[in-house]
Amino acid sequence: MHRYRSHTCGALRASDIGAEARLSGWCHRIRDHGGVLFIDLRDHYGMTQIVVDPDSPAFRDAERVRAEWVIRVDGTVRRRPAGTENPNLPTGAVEMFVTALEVLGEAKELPLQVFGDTEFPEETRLRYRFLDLRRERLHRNIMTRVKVIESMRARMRDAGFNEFSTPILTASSPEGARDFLVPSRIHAGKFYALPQAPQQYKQLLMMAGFDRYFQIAPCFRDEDPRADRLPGEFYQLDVEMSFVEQEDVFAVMEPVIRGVFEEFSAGKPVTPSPWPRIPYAEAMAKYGSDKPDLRNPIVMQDVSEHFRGSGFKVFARILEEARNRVWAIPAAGGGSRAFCDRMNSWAQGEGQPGLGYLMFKADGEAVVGQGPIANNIGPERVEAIRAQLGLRDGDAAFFVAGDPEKFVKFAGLARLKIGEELNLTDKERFEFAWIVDFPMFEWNEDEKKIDFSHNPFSMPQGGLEALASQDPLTIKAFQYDIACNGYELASGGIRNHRPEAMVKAFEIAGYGEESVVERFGGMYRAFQYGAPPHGGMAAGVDRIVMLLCGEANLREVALFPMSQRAEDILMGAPSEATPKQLRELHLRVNLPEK
RNA sequence: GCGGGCGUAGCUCAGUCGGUUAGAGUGCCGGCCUGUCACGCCGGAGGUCGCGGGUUCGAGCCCCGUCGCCCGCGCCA
Repeated sequence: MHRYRSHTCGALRASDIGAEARLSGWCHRIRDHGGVLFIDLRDHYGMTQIVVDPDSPAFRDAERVRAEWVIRVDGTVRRRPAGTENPNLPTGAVEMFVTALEVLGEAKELPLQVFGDTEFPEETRLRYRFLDLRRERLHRNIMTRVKVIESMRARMRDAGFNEFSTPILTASSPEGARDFLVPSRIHAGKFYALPQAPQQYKQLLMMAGFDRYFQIAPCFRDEDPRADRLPGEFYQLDVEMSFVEQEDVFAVMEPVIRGVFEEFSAGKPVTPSPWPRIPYAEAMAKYGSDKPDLRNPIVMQDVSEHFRGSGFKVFARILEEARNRVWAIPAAGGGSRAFCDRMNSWAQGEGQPGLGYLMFKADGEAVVGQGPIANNIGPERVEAIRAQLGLRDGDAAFFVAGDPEKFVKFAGLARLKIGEELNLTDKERFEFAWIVDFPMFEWNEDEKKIDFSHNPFSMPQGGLEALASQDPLTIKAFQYDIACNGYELASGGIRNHRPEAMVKAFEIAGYGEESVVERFGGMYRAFQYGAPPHGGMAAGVDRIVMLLCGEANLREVALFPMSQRAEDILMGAPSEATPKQLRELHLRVNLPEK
């Protein structure tokens, strides 16, 4: 017989009754009745109830064991007495009567219980991550992650893609997030950087003629985390392909992402293909976000004209400024004083002056407006707004006014809040859309200059000609995202493979050709020697798994995540370097004064 | 960097208006218990109330500072 086990703890069934078996695992739960003693023995595969009584030679040993000890037991598989079967366990028809028990690993008193679903503080969970990972929920999440990644790989391979590994030690890139730097021993004073993404490498693979690349790629960014942004490192399903236009990328990636979600969504509906294509400008106008949560049915509308020159002086005055607007957030079922007041004080809590509103009530045949704004603008304008928004008795509309660029973020937040509060948002589904036509450039108010708004390597729509002739701030890029339930799940673009266009684009953003050569020398050189048109995208693996596991925090789907302050509490990273290490790296530590 | 929340037994938490010896559940230890599966019953141990300072006759509670964890903002092409 095998030294440790003949079966796993999830294997035994009624068909094994009478067999001699050997199991190894953790003592999940122990119930000592004095005369008879039950241990739920757990491993990765499941749980089996083992029984010891005073007739067993193992009885004395069994009385010693405690929660989370690792033991090996030998015994006979037998049918549980009638009425004591456990239908909640796959092994619940049987139990093992133990004749020998060996302790393989004792456990101290636990800082974190494996059994049950008590909540534990994040710090304890991270310090004892190996215990937390034994717990059912995290263990299950991690296995879902493993399977999701397997499924992604299989789907990409089936679509004709090859997985390549790209370097982890690479050059610092000037654009984008802060890099993690690795000092060079051989080159005094010089540094490698960990890749924020394999962006340049995957484009180089296209120039190298490999055509269809993908990778479950580790990415490193030294930025502060959020619940949906892991500190330090995360994974992307990174994809690039040659001789393609935007639609070709969509045609490949939509089935992959949709397929993964359908496979792991546990029955929650997934947007069927084709997914909606929403231009960036439309997403901002309707949803106040470039990653709209489309489970929320609220669509905002511009109602500026109804307030222009009206008796509601606050808005009328705002609208005298040409770029200013008034947007309406329709709120079906929100037409109660209590709700509108609550939203108003919520808005104030968000640092806003307030949130104007109209309530609609039936008055005989007609539906009339109520509230301070209704009194100020008069029944005709109220009716025009009601008709435009299609609202009815018992509904409300909220208004945000000012420069859309400044209020759009708050408007989007208010839309989400209203949808949430009024229960309009159906949580039990995955709503996808492609967000397309991102602007190529944006105005940087602080530095009074034009910046790239997303990826500087994206192809501007209209190409070199548009760059040469058009107002840069009106140029769109072949740049797109996948939005799902309010998260940005993927981002990509058709790349700018024309060196002239690339130089021109950088020139608009204030960088000369020398600086392109200096910053992106390798890629710029590659563009000179026959660059194929190409494009691709990258999907956030961690976020996808988080959504599929129904979690609201990425740490619930990562094996050994770092804390908010980017520390690995379990391993003790980061840590100080020894003087010898520093010497070899030609470094001297210069700590900030305290 | 900024704002908010939290910090009391191994763990989850309660702790009144500032007042005597800081409690409960769970876990742990001991005893009893032959069909439990969140087993049950009895008993016991276990506390730098995050840390430092202050106010007060008296501080877990009030004030100031500080540290840690989390959430958000900035940041993240």
